[in-house]
Amino acid sequence: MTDLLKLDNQLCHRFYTISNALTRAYRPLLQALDLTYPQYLTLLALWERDQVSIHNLLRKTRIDGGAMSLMLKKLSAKGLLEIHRADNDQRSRVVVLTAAGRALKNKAESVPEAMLCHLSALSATELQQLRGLLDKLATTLNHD
Amino acid sequence: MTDLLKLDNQLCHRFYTISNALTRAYRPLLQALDLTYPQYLTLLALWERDQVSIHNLLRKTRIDGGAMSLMLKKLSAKGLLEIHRADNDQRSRVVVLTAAGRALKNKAESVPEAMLCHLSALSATELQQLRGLLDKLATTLNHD
DNA sequence: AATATCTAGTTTGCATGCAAAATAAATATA
DNA sequence: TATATTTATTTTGCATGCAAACTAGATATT
Repeated sequence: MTDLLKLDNQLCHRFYTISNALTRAYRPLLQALDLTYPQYLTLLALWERDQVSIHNLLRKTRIDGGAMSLMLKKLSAKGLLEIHRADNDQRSRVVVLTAAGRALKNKAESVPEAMLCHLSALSATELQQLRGLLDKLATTLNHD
Repeated sequence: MTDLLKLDNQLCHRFYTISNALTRAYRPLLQALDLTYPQYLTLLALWERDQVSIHNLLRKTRIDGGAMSLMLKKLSAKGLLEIHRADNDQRSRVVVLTAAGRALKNKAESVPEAMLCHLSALSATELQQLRGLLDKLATTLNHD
């Protein structure tokens, strides 16, 4: 039988390695926007749909709640967004982009393209295929 | 054209999500061994080949150097390994498992199996396919 | 041989990820 | 209605990941 404890046989180690490498690859690109990767994820979500509750932002981005809490304060301090109480539910808070936050989207347009070069090892078909497999895996995994 | 800034279109976000979910899934399993995931990775490498330099351990596991430095001290303090100077190169240090460190391998045998259930969304063929795509991606990405 | 350069590890500061505890507000239940 | 439970968010403590600065030993260059 194959040795399940062999590091090179571990699928999870590949995810660990690749995920870290991707975040590392983002860094220089996002530095131009003065954003970290999780901050970028949060803005992606907000550019797509503004005025979202923190709860929904967490569901969408899958960022850690504690980290998100601090991060939103920083983004707010930088003037990219504001945090308001929800009208209907006093526990819930709604995140709203400022004009500066919305404007940053333009500078971000180039980021996904620039990242594509790091994925050039795979053809368009393979990327498609990979995406399908990842999504399938995620459904089971993200159920927690 | 597809919106490249849409979160759901981001391959990198999938890696971020899945990688975190996998590490989270490991936690309860590794708790029985009193190990974190990076510590587990390090031991996997050592169970496979003992008496490795820290440098090679870093290359093999792709763990952060700073984190590894602290981690090895902890594992050493727990009596799982020892850190010696290399004979030929006084800068280099060699990591050697203790009897306790080697013995822990037995308890770890069940971990990979237990993790498989989290991957049950994919068939054996699909897992094979996924592994191929990840390896292909890693070659470009890990060149740094 | 003396100086410059490279290499292996460590340390430091900052930003998470994660779990658990703590708050506060909304719901459900008795 | 009073109490228990659930839900949204924050706070806290610990372990990394990452980059940059630092130390010490090994190599290369002049």
